Amino acid sequence: MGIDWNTIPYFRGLDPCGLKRIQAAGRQHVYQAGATIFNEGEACAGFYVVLDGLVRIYRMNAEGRLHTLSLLRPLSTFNEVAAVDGGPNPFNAVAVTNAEALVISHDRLLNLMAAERVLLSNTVQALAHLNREYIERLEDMTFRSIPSRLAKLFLYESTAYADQIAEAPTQLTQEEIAAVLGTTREVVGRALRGLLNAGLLKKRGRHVYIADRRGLEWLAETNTMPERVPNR
Amino acid sequence: MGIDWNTIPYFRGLDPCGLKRIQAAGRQHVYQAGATIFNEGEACAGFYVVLDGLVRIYRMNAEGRLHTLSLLRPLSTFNEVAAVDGGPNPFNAVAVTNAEALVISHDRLLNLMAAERVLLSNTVQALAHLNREYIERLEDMTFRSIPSRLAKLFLYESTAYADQIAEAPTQLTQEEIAAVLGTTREVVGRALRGLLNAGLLKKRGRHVYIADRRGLEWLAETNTMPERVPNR
DNA sequence: TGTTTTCTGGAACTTTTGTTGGATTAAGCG
DNA sequence: CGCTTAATCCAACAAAAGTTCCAGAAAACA
Repeated sequence: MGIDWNTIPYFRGLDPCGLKRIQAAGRQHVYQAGATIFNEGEACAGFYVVLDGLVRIYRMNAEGRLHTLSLLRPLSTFNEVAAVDGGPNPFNAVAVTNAEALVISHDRLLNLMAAERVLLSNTVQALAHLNREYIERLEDMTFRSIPSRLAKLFLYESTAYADQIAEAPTQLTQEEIAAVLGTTREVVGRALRGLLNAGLLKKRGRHVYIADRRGLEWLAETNTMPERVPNR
Repeated sequence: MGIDWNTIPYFRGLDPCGLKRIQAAGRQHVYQAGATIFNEGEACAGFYVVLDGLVRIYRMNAEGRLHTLSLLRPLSTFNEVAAVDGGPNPFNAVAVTNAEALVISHDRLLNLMAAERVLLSNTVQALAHLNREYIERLEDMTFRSIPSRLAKLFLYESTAYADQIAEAPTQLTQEEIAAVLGTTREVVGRALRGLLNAGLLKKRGRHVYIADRRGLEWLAETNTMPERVPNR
C-alpha cells in the first residue's frame, strides 16, 4: 500500500508497530459506483477510511429531501462518532464512484485505542475538530441565505472538493450543490443566476469561474449583495 | 463540596486520587447575572463545569441575531472543544443568573488527560456524544419548519430545560425561545398561536401546557400539522 | 449519427419566514 | 397602589425560499 498514514490525523505519530496493528485490524471493502455503504440508524458500521473513490455522506428527511454533509476523497475518514460510541450510524454513506475503504469495527477500534495511547489522544483531537466543523455548519444553516452559502461554497470549499468545484469550474450539478446547501435545484439555479449577473461569477461555456473573490467574500460574510462595482 | 462528580461524564469512573487532582487543577469562578463568561473567537478559555446558576451558550450573526446553542444548568460542561484543541472559543457564554463555574485551562486539561487515562477515554466518548447532538441540531435547522422545531422543543427539551419549559408551562420568553430556534420573536409568537388553535397546546393563564403530545410528535416528525381531531 | 437521458434556464406562483408598528396585558418596583 | 418596563398579541406587509412546469441544451450511449 502506497498510503502515507501520517496524513490521516488519527494515525499521525504512531510507531510502525502500532500502525501495523491498525492495518491488521481493518478490512478492505470495495464498493461499486452508487452502492450504499451503510445507512443512518443501522447498527454501528465502524470506522471508515476512504482509500479510493468518492464517498457521499448525507441525511434524508421525511419528504425525501437530501442533505449532503460531506463529499469525501481518499484519506478522509468517516463515521468516527458511531465507531467510538458504538451507537447507530448518524447518517447514510454511499459510494459516488467506484470506491474502496478500510473498515475498523467498533470493538477493534476500542481495543486499538486502549493499546495505543497515541491513537486515543489523536482521536480526541480529531473529534474536537469535527465538532468545530459542525458548529460552523450549524451557523451557516441558521444565519446564512442561500446566495451567501453558495458564495461560501465557491470560496472555501474549492479546496475540499478540489476538482469538482474549483477556483474555477463546477463539476457538481446544481442538484448536487443543492443537496450540499440543504435546498432544492431550482433555488440553486436562481442563486447562481443572481451571482452571475451581479458579476461575482463568470461563465465560460459550461463552466463557472470566480470573477470577483472580494465580492463573494462580502456576500459570504454579510449576507448582502455587494454594491455593483463596474467591471474595471 | 457536595457535588457528585460521577454524574459528569468526563469524570465518571475516576479513582478518588484522580478526582482530587482534577479538582485541584480547576479554579472556581463566580459570575453575576448577565456577565460575559467568554466570547467567541477569543483565545481558549478552557474547560468549564457549571456549579451553580444558568449559563447560555450562543452565537451571533452580523446583523445581531442570536442563536442559543444551549442553556446549561449545574453539572453541565461546556467549551470542551476549545479546551481540548487549544483553539479559539467556538461560541459565546454568558451567565443568565448569578452563576459559579469550575474552570480548567487547556494546558492543565492536557496534563490531566495525559496522566489519567480514564479522563482521556471519557473525553473521547463525551466528544462523540456532543457530535451527535450537533448533527441532530444541524438537521433540525435544514429540514424542520419553525412550528415543527417548536413542537420538538416542547416535547424533548422539557427535560433539558427542566423548569424553564416544562411538560407544562414555559418560563422562557418568546424572545428566548426564538433564540433557541434560530428565528425571531414574532415568528415564535405566530407559531405558538398556530399550535394553540390547532389544539396541540393549551393556555391556562400565562402558562402554556402540552394538550396533545401525539399531535406534537406528528408535527415534529413530519413537518405537517396533524389533522384536526375533535378534542374528545 | 440519432435518440434518449440528464442537466440547465427561467417564468409564475405558493408558502414560509422575516419585518414593522401599534395596541394590550402582565410584571416589577418605588 | 400607580407607574414604568417588559412581554405579548395581532395585522399587514416584504422578502426569501420552495414548488410547478416546460422548453432548450448538453451529455451519454447505442
